[in-house]
Amino acid sequence: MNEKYVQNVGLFKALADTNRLMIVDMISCGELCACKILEKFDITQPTLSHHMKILCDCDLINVRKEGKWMYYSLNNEKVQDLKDFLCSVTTSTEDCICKEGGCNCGKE
Amino acid sequence: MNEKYVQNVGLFKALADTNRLMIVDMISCGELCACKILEKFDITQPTLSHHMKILCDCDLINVRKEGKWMYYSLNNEKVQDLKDFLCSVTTSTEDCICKEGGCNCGKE
DNA sequence: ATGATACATAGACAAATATCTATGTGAGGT
DNA sequence: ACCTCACATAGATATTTGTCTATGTATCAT
Repeated sequence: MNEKYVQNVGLFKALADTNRLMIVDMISCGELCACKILEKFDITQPTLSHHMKILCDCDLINVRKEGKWMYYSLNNEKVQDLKDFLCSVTTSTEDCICKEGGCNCGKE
Repeated sequence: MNEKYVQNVGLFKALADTNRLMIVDMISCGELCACKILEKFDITQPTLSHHMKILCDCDLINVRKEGKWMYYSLNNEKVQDLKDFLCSVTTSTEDCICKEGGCNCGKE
């Protein structure tokens, strides 16, 4: 029943870091290779690689290999999924867990 | 320059936990007191208190004290702020950091 | 073949986080 | 006054996370 939370929490975890937020913001303007992203940060290359893996693993960004370079771009479908999920979590819904198990979902 | 990321990352951190996602979902249906929320989880009362503090500290939820009870509700203005920020981060913008410092923001 | 470049992986480590038990606090009821 | 209930705070601990250095792996140029 709480599968949807487990499935989507990874997206929030991915964005719960200042560096990764900045990376997503940069990529949202267009495809970028890792070395171009790295120029903007005071982190080492392995650290950036680690952040990119987190963003890729939750499918928030796409990767494309071209020669020596890895090009990253935003996965807009996944972004929309995240927005939809955020809306569902922040608006009153019929299938909310607060309706389960005889809870009256309010003051008694 | 990266202040907006630092300011807003707390909201994503707050939602980067399955239990807190569920709590927000429950509260989005209406105001709830802590004991009603606790019924739905397999965590101890201090753990719930810890989660509620995180959600309050980033201003995502409101608190109201009534007698012995603490009533929590969603701060819809902050939710909208989060949605707006998410949109700004995931769409191409003129003031994006990728435009700074002579970066051509693309392949060369 | 050799070397350089772009990136990933492995392992270490410090900091942050989620959880617990124990205890404190404040409000009501008797 | 005393007890109970609802919640917060303190401190301990195990896990997760962000970062680093060191090293591996492709790909390209010479």
